[in-house]
Amino acid sequence: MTYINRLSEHVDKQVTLKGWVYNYRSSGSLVFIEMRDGTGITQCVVAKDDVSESDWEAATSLRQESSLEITGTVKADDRSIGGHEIHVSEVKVVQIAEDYPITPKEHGVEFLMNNRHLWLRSQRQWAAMRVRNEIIFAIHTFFQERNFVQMDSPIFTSNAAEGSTTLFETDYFDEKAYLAQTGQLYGEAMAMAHGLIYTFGPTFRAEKSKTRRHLTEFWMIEPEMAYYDLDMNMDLAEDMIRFITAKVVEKRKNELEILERDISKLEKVAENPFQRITYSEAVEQLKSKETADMLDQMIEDRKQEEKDIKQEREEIKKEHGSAKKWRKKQIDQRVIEIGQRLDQIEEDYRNIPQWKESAQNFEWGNDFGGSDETVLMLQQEVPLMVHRWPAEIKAFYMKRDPEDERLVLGVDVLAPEGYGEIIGGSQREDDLEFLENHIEKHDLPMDVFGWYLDLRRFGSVPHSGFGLGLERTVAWLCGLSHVRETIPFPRMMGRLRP
RNA sequence: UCCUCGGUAGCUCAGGGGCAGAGCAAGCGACUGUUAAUCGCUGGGUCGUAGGUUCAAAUCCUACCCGGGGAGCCA
Repeated sequence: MTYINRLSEHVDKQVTLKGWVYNYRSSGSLVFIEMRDGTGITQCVVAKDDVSESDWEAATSLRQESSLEITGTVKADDRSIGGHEIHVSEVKVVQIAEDYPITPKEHGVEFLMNNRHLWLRSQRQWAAMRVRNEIIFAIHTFFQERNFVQMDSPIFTSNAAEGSTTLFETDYFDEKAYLAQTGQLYGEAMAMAHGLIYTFGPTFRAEKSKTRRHLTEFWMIEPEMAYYDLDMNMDLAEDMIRFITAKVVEKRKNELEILERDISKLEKVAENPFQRITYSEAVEQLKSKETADMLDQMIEDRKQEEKDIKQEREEIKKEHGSAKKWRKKQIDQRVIEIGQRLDQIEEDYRNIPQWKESAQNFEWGNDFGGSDETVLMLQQEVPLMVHRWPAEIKAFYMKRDPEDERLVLGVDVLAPEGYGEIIGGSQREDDLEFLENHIEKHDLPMDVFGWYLDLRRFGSVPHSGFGLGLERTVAWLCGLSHVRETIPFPRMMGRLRP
């Protein structure tokens, strides 16, 4: 058996492929089978004269997603996807598929999500899962090469780590238990045993969020490092993101092309240092005249674009009456695209003034909203690291900035192109008394943090760590508009099946 | 929880008081180079659910259910 991604090693030789029918066309005494086998897609050509009568019957009985084995000769052919095609000599049907619901046509999100178990076979989904795998492998490679030890934190926990988010509650032998929203506190304990560790596992948030950036179950990577301060933490986060970006570009070009990802944007990330600004500098930037002018300019740009595409639409509509059938289809498609873009522009007209207002009136001490993040990232081509945040809006375990009591040594990493926060991290508070006071101040139950405070009783050291959201990273690197396409079976509000 | 848009054939959608429609998919047929193939024919409907207004409701009104996008929260 040969795999499709190895066909170039078998040109002009006979091979046997095992897989599924991705698409099917017939033309009298020719049958064209686009066959997929998990490694790729290739076109198989069955000519009536080249196969036995029973094989010809088998070939003409095929339907989308039928499973089959094909034997034939590999020919280099530029007309065919992948640059090769198979001239078939034998066709063996494994199973004739029933009516396959996902046709090579457009479908709505709800329908595709209901058929997620089948949707995973489609090209773009296939490519995204391969990139996800590459990212996972790159993360392990990055940490393992630096002598980090991978460790698993518990999924059942007795408390909310930060107290703020809503958690999934379960019954744990008549005791309340919660699905972990982070493994961080446990990671700190393990770092005190091994120095450098990282966790890689699922986390759960019961927030009723319905946005393109949220799942109720998602995978998080949380390194924790003894004797690391905030700067070392930021260096590590930056090195890691640039490393995985470089690996994905190097090893998954084909998949990125299927996803129509602009690879040059990823190359910039891999090659350039990230900008680091403090929270206070970010606030100044938001309130600046430059930002206001930039947003005004955006409105002007939208107006011009609106004029241009409306004119284009008028022109192609005129052409429609006398156009050939294929051109009519093309025009219909373009008209739909223009309509969607105009809707987006309408939304921008409503949003941009609000963004401007939010940015101009931003008050030091507040957390950034979604629009503030968007505005901050408008002119960024690589991730932006925002550090030294007001203590009020951050978790109790973050270490105070010795140079400014109002601040904690936390850092958020924002991805470009509107993907938002992909990393949140900090240097951790290592003083026992300070932590005890803050647990009290945050109204958190002291008894469940007893073991955590022990870490400050027995050889407390400066240490730092961060959490990377895997799905947001996959969405960003793949250029996907929604995290639901970055994980095989997304769990989100109202979605438990399949 | 709130704001906003939507639910019509298997799928994507049009129809917005007066006969339930199109394209694709499915079935049958034609075609020796197709690329979402093309061409001809055929079958296919609880117009999200319940109630109301009307001579007449997919269309108007009310409530509810489901979904998309967003706010809050965050990775």
